[in-house]
Amino acid sequence: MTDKHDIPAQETSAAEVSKTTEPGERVSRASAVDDLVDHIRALISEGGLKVGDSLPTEKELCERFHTGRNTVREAMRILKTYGVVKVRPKVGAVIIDERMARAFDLFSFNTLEVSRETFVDIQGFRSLLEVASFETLFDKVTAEDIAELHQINKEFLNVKTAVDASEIDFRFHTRLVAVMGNKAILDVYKIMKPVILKIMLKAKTVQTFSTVTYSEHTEILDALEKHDRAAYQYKMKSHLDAGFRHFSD
Amino acid sequence: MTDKHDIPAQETSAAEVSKTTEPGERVSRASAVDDLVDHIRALISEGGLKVGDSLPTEKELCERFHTGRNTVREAMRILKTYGVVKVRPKVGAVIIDERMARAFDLFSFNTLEVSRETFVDIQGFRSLLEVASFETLFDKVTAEDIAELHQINKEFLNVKTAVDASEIDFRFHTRLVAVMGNKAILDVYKIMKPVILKIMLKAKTVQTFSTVTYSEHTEILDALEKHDRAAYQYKMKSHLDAGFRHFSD
DNA sequence: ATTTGTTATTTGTCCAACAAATAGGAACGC
DNA sequence: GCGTTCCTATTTGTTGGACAAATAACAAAT
Repeated sequence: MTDKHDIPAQETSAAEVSKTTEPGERVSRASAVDDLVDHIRALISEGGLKVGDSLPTEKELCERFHTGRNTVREAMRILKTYGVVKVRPKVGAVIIDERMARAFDLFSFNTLEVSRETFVDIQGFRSLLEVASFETLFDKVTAEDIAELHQINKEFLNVKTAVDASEIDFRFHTRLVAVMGNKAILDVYKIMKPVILKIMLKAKTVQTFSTVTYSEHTEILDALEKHDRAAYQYKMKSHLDAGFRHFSD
Repeated sequence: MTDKHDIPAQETSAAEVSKTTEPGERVSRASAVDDLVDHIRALISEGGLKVGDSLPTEKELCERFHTGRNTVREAMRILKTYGVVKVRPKVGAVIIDERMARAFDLFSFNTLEVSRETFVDIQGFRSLLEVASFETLFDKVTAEDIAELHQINKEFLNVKTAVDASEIDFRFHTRLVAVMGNKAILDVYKIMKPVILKIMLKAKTVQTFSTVTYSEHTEILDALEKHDRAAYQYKMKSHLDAGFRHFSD
C-alpha cells in the first residue's frame, strides 16, 4: 500500500471539505503528519531555501498549518531522519543535506538482515546497469577510462582485508558505471552501495579478490577496450552471477 | 561508524549521571527518542524478529522502557521513515524491509526546477530500463502483462486533458517496467515520475497522446508480444527519443 | 454462509505543562 | 573598550491526558 509520501498523487478532485474551512487550504487525504511533511517540503522548494537557512519554529508551523505541536514534531522527525534538517534547542531547524549519508545508515542498521529478494533485485539491477548498457558504454568509453579502471583493479594486489577489497571492487564497478556519464544512474548506483558491498563480501574471501576477481576484471576491461560485445556481455554477466553462488537460504 | 541518527555527538565523557538512579538502568547520553530507537533495535535483533513479526504496542513500549507515548511515537516514526516497520491502527507495528525504497526516496527530493542535464540523464536512464532491458522483458513477459498494457493504452482514447494523458502514459511505462519483476528497478522508476511527467507533458498535446502515442505504444506491444527484438528496440528507442524533439532551452 | 452491526483495542491528533538547552543581552570588573 | 559572568526569554525535549479515527474480532441477524 502506498501509505507514504513517495507518490505525489495529485488527486485534485475536491470532494471532501476541510474542517477548518480556511480559504485556499489543501484537502488532506493522507495523515496530518504526511500532509505537513509535504507542506514543509513545498515551503522549502517554493521559498527557495538553501542549506544553512532556517525553518520556522515549531510554534509558527503549528499556527501556519493549523495543527498540533506533536504533529509538527513527528513531521520534523521525518525530515530529520531523511537528513534534510538538523534541529537544536533554541536555534531551531536549519536545512542540511546529509541524505546520502542517511541512505548508507539504512543498511548499517544491523538489526535486520538484508532479504534475499533485495539481493536478487539489486543484482538484476546491476546486470542492467553493467551488462545491458554495453551499447552506451562502448560508445562513451575512452582510453583514460580504461587506464583508470586498470589502476583501480591493480589495488587488489596489495590489499589486506576482505572489507578493503570489497571497497576496491565497488570502486571498480562504480567507475565503470561512471563511464556512461549519467549522473542519475551513478547516484542510484551509489545508493545501492551498502547492499552491493554485502553481496561482494558474502561471495568472496581475500584470496578470491586478489586472484579471481582481479583477472575477471582484467578480462572485462579487455573486452571493453576491444569493443567485443559478445565477450563483454559474457564476462560481465558471469562475473556478476558469481555473487550468487554462495547463497543458501 | 555513525552511532546516532541525528548528530554523532562524540562526547563520550560520562560526566553526567542518570537522574532517576534506577538500579541497572542505562545512562542516556543521547535523547530519549534515540535511546528508545536503540532499545527497539535491540528488541528486534535479540528477539530474532523477522519480517512479518509484530512489535509491542505503543502502550507496552511506554511501560517497558518507562517513557511517554509521544517519545515512543517519535521513535516509531524514525523506524517508519527507515522503512523497517509499518504501522496500522489497531494492528500495531509490523516489521518490514522497505529500506531500499526509502533509500531511493531520499534522493527524489529535488523535483522543482529540473535542469536540462537531469532531463537528458533521466531519458538515458529510461532508455536503459525500457530499451536495453529487452532481454529480461522478453524473458518475463506474460499474456496478462500484454493484456493489461493494452488496457492502459486504451484509456488514451477517451481522455480529456494533457495532464490526465501524461498520467496514463506514465502508468503504461511503469507497468512495462514492472514486467521485469524487479522491485528496486520499479522503485527507482517511480521516483523519477515527476521528471518523466514533465518530459511527457513538454513533448505532447492531447491530440498527440490520443493518436501518435497510442499507436506507438501499440507497435511496441506488438513487438514485445512477438519477441521481435529489433523491432522492439527500434520502436521503443524512437518513442523515447520523441520526448527530446521539443527541447529548446 | 454471508452480511451487518457492535465492541474493544490500537493508533492518530491535539493540548497543556514542565524540563532542558541555549542565544542573546545585561551587568560587572578590568 | 573588552572580556567575563550571569540572567532571561525563547525554543526544543519529554511527559501525561484526552478524545477521534480506524479496524480486527466477535456477535447477531437474515
